[in-house]
Order: sequence, then structure tokens, then C-alpha cells
Amino acid sequence: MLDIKFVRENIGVVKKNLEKRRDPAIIKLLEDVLKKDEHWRKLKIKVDSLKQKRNEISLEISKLKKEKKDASAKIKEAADIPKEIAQIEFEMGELEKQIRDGLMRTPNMLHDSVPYGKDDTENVEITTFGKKPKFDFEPKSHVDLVELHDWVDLTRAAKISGARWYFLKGELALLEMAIVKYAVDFMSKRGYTLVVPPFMMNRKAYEGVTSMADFEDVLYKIEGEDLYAIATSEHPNTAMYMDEVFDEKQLPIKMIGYSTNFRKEAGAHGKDMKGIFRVHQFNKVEQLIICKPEDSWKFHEELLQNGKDFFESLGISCHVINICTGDIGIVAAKKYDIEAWMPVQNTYREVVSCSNCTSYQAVRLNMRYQKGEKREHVHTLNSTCVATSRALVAIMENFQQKDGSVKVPDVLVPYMNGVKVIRKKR
RNA sequence: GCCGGGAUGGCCCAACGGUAAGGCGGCAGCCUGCUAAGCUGUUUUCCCGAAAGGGAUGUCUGGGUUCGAUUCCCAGUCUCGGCGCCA
Repeated sequence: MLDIKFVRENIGVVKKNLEKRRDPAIIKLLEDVLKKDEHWRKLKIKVDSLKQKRNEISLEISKLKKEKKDASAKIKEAADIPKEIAQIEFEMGELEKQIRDGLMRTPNMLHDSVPYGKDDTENVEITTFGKKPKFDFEPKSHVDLVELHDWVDLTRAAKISGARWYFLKGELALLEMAIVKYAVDFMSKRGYTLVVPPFMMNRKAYEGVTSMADFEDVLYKIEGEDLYAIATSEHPNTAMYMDEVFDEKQLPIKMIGYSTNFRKEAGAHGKDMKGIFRVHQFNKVEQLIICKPEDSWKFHEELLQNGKDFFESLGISCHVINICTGDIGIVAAKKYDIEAWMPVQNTYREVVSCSNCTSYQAVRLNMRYQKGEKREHVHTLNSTCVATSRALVAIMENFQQKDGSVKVPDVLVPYMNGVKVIRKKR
């Protein structure tokens, strides 16, 4: 959420920035917010002076009573003020809701380096790394590989849970654990602290870290409880500092979250239906930084570098793209994706998403730090380190051998107790 | 889940329904020759104002009673004990 004060004082800059979004409705919305804010401030002046009057009379009543004099005239004088105050405050409350709602729907200010574009076809490739594999046989899709080795059971999962749920079995399940432990070690060496969060979170906290549309399209709600299953550890691990004031010396906070993630994938009917590329549940090691505003762009690059180094260490070929204005969503000021080469699909597919959210989450969550005598909102950043289901897909497709067995990436071998190749157990 | 205690500023801790005391810490200033101490101010958020300053707000959250609520009433959250249940 943008800070209303910031919008008030910088409306020209804000509008100019929003124009990049190709959405004139947003600018109208914000103009409406400003009008309401102006009205709110007028009411604020009015109600404050009423309260001042009420307080003064109350004080006089207090004095009279202490002197044991008759105060009934004063009490009568003050009698109607509360109604008036209540009425104005009701009006202000309505305005506050509308202003907040408008601000919640207003997207973050974009960084200048975000490319202008209409949708995901206009994202800009920045760099590539790693070697694409060459096969002297017809490579199989991960869908076929998991079936061949009985590594994933989608049919029985459908029976008990539904589509896009899965049992992960045998060597592939072990490989997932190896990936997680390797990623945790990899990031720990770089100074990030592991934090395993609660896997469910209440509405208030959730509103601080995500867009309203996600409540419908992404998040599973627990019936009868004020709880949502988390879609990523970024959410609880950022929201954990809600309403806190950091000491300048505490920053930056660098952590990795590990959690199971739950997603409805409501907008994805028919997309990636086979296999485990797009599923309702997966595990992920997520990088997270909370820092001072002046440091966030430096750390955004650091997060990206970590993600690149990680996938490079696995030996998977990837490219990095700079997400364009039409595809970036409302929270991030800038977003990189790392996409891994999928030889069978003959294309790159997303494995890492790396965002600088600037103060957008911090404003909503009321997360600040003490800067001398003032308090300023912090910046929050997040990036995937590795999401297990997608990393497994990438490994299977890139490291398969002619007989369908899969070579374990060298760095994971120690985490597989020395196993170098995984295949169906006989 | 049940029974009791509790929640007040960055921290600790007070306040017969009469407008948040005191202490610690932090910050600013003053004073002072001595590892320091002392003194004064400041230390939630919002509004008006160029500023000086003024006003409002703030005692876990949300309602209610009242001219006025930290205090009284209702609902809830968290927490500490005791009982019960339990991987």
C-alpha cells in the first residue's frame, strides 16, 4: 500500500508512475482517494474542535464538582456534543475504509528500470547461464518419467484430495529432501537465518502482504476460523514484524523461510494439468530481506545472484528476465524471474521470482525503523531460493538418461547418501 | 476445553468514574575536570501551521453506559498458573 501522506505530497510523480500501468482506472481511483482524504481532513478539524470543547466543559464540571458546586448547567451544555461527534466520526470511519480500500488497490510505484510492456510476452531477457543438455535419444517429459518410476501418484491423490494434488514417493521424495537441505546449507553459508513459520495466518496479517485478489484466487481459507493456509513462507515471515519499530542496528534482517505452500491455482484451469509443475501444494525455501530503503536495490541484486548461483550449482541452464509493467502485479516495484530450461517442453519455465516490494508491504504492515528522531518504513524483498516441485521437474528433464534413470546433480549427491543415479526400485 | 491471575509508553510499574504518576533506557541541551554524577527538556499517532506553536488521540482489541472511562458493563484476543486432553 502507498502511504497516504506520500500520495498527498507527490501526486504528480505518483500519477506519472501509474501511467506506465496502462490502466487509466487506477489514476481515477487515486484521484477519488485524494478527494476523500481532503474531505476526511476537513471533518478531522471539525471533530477535533468539538472534542476540545467537550474536554474544556468536562474539566469545568470536574472543578465544580470538586468544589461541591452545582454543575448541572454545564452538563446540560455538553449533553449534545457526543452525538455530534459520533455522527462525524461515523462519516470519517466510512471515508477511512474507502480511502484504505482505494490505496489497497493502488499498485506500488515502479522502478525506472522496469520495462514497459503489455503482458508476459514483453518481459525482457537479461542474461542466460548454464549449458542446455543435448540428448542422443528422445528425452521424456517429467510426466512420463514419474510414471515410469512410480515416483508420483496423481490418481490416488485425486481420489482423496482432488486434481493437482499428489503423493511424492521413493527416490524422488528423498531427492526433494536433499534439495531442501542443500538449499538451507547454501543460504546459511551466505548469512541467512532459517525461519520455519506457522503454515496458517489470520486475515489481518494476510492483508498486509498480498493483494486482495489473492484471497479469492490463491489462498485456502479454513472454514469457521480466521485462518488461511500460507501460499509462501514469505507471507508469515514478513508479517511477523507487523506493527514493530526496528532499531537501525537490527537491519538488514536476512532470512530464509522454509514451508509447505498451498495455492488454489484458481486462474489456471487447464494449464499445466499434467505432472507436478503446477500443484496445490509444494515446499519451498524462500529468501527474505528487511532493510533500510537506501539499501533495497543493492539487496535486490543480491537475492537474484543467490538464486542464479543456486541453480547454476545444480547445473541447470536458465535465463533471467526483467518482468514488464504489464505482468509485474501490484506489490513489487521490480521483479526478476529466473526460468529454467525444460528440454522436453523446449522452453524456459519459471523457477524463481525475485521482488523488491520497497515499502509497499511495510506501509500496510506498519513496519518501521527508528531513524534518528524519525520513524521511516522499511523495505521488504523476497525471492525464491528453490521450490521443490519445479526443481524436481527441471532436474528430471535435464538429467535424464536413455533408460529413464536420472542423474543426481553433483552437489546433491552428499545429501542423497552418495546415491548418484535414481531409478525405479525393483 | 474448564477454573482463576494478568495485559498501561522502548522497558518496569502506579492511578475512590474527574482527564495517565513515578522509575529505567534512548535522544537533545546545560552544567561540571575526572572512568562519573547532576540538572532541564524530550521520548504514541493524527490534524492545523512556513515555523514557533496549538489541538486531538493514546492504558490488549471491538462495542456499550457517561458531560467525562485505565477505572463500570458486554463480547473477543493473547498470556501466566491449576485441571483435563494429547503427537
